[in-house]
Amino acid sequence: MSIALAANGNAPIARHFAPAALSMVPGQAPVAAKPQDEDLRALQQIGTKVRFARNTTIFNDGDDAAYTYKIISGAVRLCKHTSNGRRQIADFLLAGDYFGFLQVGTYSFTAEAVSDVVVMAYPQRQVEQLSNTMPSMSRRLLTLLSQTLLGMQDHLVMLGRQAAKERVASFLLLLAERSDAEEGEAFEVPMSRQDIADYLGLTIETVCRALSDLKRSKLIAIPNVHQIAIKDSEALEAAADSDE
Amino acid sequence: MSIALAANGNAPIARHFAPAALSMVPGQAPVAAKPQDEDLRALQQIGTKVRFARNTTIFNDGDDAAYTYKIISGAVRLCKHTSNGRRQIADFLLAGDYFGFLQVGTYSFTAEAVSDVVVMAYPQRQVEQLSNTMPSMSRRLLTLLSQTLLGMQDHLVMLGRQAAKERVASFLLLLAERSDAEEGEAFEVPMSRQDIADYLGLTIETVCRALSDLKRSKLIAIPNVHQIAIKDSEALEAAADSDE
DNA sequence: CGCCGTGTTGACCAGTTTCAAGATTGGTGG
DNA sequence: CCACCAATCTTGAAACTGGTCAACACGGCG
Repeated sequence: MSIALAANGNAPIARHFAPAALSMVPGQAPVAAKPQDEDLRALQQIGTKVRFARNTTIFNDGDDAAYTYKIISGAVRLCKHTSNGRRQIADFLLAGDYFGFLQVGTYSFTAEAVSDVVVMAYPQRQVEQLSNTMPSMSRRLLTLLSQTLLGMQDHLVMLGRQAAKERVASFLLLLAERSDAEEGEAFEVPMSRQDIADYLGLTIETVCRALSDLKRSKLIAIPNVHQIAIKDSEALEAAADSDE
Repeated sequence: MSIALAANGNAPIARHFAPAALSMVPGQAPVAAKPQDEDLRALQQIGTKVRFARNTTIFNDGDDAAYTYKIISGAVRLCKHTSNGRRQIADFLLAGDYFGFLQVGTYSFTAEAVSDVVVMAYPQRQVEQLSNTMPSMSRRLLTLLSQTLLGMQDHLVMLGRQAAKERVASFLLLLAERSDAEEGEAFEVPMSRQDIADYLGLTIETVCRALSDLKRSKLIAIPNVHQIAIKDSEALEAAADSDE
């Protein structure tokens, strides 16, 4: 099990919110069960399907890390709650994403259902077992973790060095890429404005205003609160990273 | 090699800037070469000592990830540089810290010497080799990576949800803990004000003002630019996380 | 139909940045 | 050893971004 480098054996994985899809990359040839997928099928065996209602807690920061999860449908947020009641969302996970893996002892963040959610829960003990016996599995976990790191670094830059409008624009681009929606095609925005604000380190009002601005300048369309379409990705990318 | 959970075999490691010390925890019994240290001695074998002058680049974002590094002396910063010339420092590393490990293919950030630095460079290939044959090594790497994740989450909260003065106070507490300086005892601050600003997502002036404020209210003393002493850690902790 | 949670907009205010001017520090050469 | 220079740090004042407070709109749902 390659711990370090090694030219990322598998197909390049698009950068999502942190934990990249461990599952097969969507849009890939649908030939079932390639050799390197045996680990995924093994995982499949040990999982249990569980559902969580919107806004319920899946696990808490500090809980004993008993399971690794994979999202079947719905969306999840990973939050840090501070002593004085502030909240920072570290990541949003969508269908196909894994979370709670590789936690040493206890979870270091709270996981909550953004919408009604169906997940597979894999007992940590058995995931560990698998990774011990299957090089492909441990390699996958490492790659996954690396992707998480990459995503968090980008998130840091967003929070540390981008203006409000830039953050919102970047966020929309991430979501759009993630939903592989075409330019002009609306994609789902399952999280509330408050969730977005807490992900971007802003207030809900600032998020609203930024969205209104982008709409007013015809870069996006907002058919309804939980759906957005990018009308001019060129210009939106510029807005996400304005040179001045 | 336990990939996931497993009650963190070793002594609890204080939370530093991200990559926690992989080396022996300072303050632990100095009995040489315990069984679980064989991996460290193995690492020792394959390393080369290298020095970098202040403000020189150790490796660049996007470079082929050829080495894992351990700092012998000095300090290092890990930076993301954005297209429009902004800079965000993701982490500071001090003596004993490792960096550049577990990078998949290429480095995802730039590493620069904050001060004159001496590092051990371990060829990635051989680290991988070691982790393949030594369970204790791969466990160590995983723990290290987990600590990095924890540190980044705290960093996210700082950037997303703390006011300028709180960030500076938190930063000083991190540094102080890291240097295990007693209350009132001055510790080294090897990085420039600009570096601190880029770590905290602030401007250099704001960092200066926050420091001046803290000094004026007698929470800290600043014997000189690269040394600070905490005079009232109680109050400083309050300032780092004010309830209002 | 009216209520409640959520989203949007406006007016005002506070915290941070920006711009600009000194103050310190460290290094170099006389 | 001292004077000078450059780099870094500190402080002040003004401008601006984003936050706060408050009112209103919208969209389910009982």
